[in-house]
Amino acid sequence: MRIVTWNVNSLNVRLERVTEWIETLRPDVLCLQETKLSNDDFPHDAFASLGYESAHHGQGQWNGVAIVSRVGLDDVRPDFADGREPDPDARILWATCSGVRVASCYVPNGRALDDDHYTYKLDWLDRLANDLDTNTSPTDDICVVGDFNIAPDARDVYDSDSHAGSTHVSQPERDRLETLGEWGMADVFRDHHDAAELYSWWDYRDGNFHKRKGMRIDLILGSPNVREHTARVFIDRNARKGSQPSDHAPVVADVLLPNN
DNA sequence: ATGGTCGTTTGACGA
Repeated sequence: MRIVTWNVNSLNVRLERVTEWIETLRPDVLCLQETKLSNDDFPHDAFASLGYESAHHGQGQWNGVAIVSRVGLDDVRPDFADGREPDPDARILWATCSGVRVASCYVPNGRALDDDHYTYKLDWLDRLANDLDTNTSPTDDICVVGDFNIAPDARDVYDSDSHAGSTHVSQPERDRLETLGEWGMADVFRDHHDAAELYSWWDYRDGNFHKRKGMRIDLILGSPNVREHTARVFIDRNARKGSQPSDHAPVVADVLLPNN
């Protein structure tokens, strides 16, 4: 199963690039973030014509997450199921695809360490961990993927010094990733690549992509059995090139489970 | 040192 996460930064603007990319890379499961669409406006037909089912959890204007699959799309569920109030933002969508429980996540940015949005980010990550613990087991086949807005370690940012005191690198949010790891969900990219400066996001401003100034904040977290059967993981930098790219590149994992 | 570019939108704001 080829599973992909891609923050498309407006599916309206990006639809043609996304469908062309699908035809080239032929993912089995494509998780999208920042569709910036209402559910009524989601282009299910465009994906159906390529042979894919799709589910979307959107609110229009901001946020919005989707799962596009050609290997089944069952038990679709938006938001957290943790007994608390609904998340006011459309940031997480679950589905089961060929026996794998998949979550497409758009973790809050946080904005600044002294901003209320940062508190929301940490709480959101706690809710994700609680949702996993309540509704799944580490022995399940699980992929929690998306734009985490967290660079896991120093290799994942272009200039650690300039990021000091900022979101994306702070210890409390990295601790949340660590907690997910202790539960069983770990970054499959680091199972296959040790190198620094392999990024998935580059600011549009100041030619940062061409200067290779980015961050690796788009992650595929796999449960132990998924990690064991992941053959390769790569970031498709080419998708960041050309006209009207998203500021994020897709991250691709090939998970070769015995039964799918 | 500062600000730079996009996408939502037509005035700022979020990233």
